[in-house]
Amino acid sequence: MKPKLNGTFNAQTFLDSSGIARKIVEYRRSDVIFSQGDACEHVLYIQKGAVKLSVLSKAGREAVVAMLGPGEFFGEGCLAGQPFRMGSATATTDSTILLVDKAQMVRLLHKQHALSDRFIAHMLARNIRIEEDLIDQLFNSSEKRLARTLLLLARYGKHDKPVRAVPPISQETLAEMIGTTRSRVNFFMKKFQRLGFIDYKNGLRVNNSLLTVVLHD
Amino acid sequence: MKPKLNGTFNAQTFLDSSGIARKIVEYRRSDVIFSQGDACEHVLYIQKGAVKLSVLSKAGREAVVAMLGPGEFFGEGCLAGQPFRMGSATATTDSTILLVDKAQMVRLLHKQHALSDRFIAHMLARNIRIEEDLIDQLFNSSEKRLARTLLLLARYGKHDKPVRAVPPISQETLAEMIGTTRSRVNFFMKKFQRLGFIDYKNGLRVNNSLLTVVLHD
DNA sequence: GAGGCCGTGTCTAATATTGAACAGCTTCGA
DNA sequence: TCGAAGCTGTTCAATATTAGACACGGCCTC
Repeated sequence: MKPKLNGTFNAQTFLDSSGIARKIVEYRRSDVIFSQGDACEHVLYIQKGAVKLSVLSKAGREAVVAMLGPGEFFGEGCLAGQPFRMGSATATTDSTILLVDKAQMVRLLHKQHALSDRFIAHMLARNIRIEEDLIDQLFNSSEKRLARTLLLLARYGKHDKPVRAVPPISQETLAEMIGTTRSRVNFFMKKFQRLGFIDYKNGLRVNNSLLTVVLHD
Repeated sequence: MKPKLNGTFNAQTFLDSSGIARKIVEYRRSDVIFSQGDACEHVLYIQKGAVKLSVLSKAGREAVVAMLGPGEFFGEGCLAGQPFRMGSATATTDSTILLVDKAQMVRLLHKQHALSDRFIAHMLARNIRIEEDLIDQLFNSSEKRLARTLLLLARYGKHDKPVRAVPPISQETLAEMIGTTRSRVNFFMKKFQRLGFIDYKNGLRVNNSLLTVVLHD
């Protein structure tokens, strides 16, 4: 059997086969899963739903670090020895979350090849994504960052329809994702609207032509 | 024996014990190790020296994504299926770099617990660092980002001397690390100098008091 | 149907940041 | 020893961005 670092994987697999202590918790939309400053005791896994990871600055501003979906881990920081949560996790839709005890997780990662392969794949993917976000911040104006974020939200590249529907998201949240102010987001949303790149009367739709904003030198 | 995800680890260990195909290469200061766009064929490991990871924008601007030291992996993107290098790696001092063939690395990660534990620890650490960089970008002004970067360069927290010497680094490179222009960096460097937070006549020294810039408000 | 809450549209005066120029200094190699 | 290259100091006008304010409309609950 050839080892693989990516490919499909069912969380149930490693859990059922190992008699591991596990907890499955259901959350409703906008429930807080953990808060910045909480003790780090579990690694979490999204079975169903969607989760927003955010951080609060000393000044009280919020920044959104990631939006995650089914099959993704979060809260892995504790494996690296972080005693407290560095940010908060919130369910953005009704979600089913799996909690794995930290020490348990370390043992499993050491013993279960399937799990450690899968976990490494997850870390690699997350790394690449965060690095892209960082590069985006380093290079691009808030206008391009907004365009890129909208395209990603519309799962650019996953379908080939030219126009994609985006799950509801406020301008405030968009501002927190790209690190700017709501007035700036509003300014560009209107501009994109005017140019026909997006349409956000009755739900947000993103047109492929928005790509020109990101790509244009 | 208890599994560990962090702690010391010698790259030689897993290499010698596995008859793996390996290549050890010496680089001189400012040699290019790989370039953006190259084929992704190896995972690299720093035995000795220091490496800068950078990315070139379409507009020709450069951004520095990370500065790495001994014991760190880089170029792991290929494990996640990236066919080409997304950025470039440059030796910033004379360095000894270990090249491990990609397929070989996948096999090893699957079979060698010591290596996969170590690799996961590396990915967790890198993830945390990049996430912190991203949060820094989202929250802070370039003044605070510069202050934080200088403190990190001076290995803040590793020693307890109040004043630390920093390896030589140009204002240009600093600008590329925090995503701003050289004139901005120069402006703040002078300000920090004037306020006694740093001293960069004859090599750069960073005073702990620079922390006040990061922490204030 | 009266509030309250939430999200959007709009505006403005401060600020922060860019981009580009030019001069002086040091280092380094031929 | 000369010149080139690289780094820093300095300036400035043009832009981009912020941080607040206020109005408006929809939606929900009581």
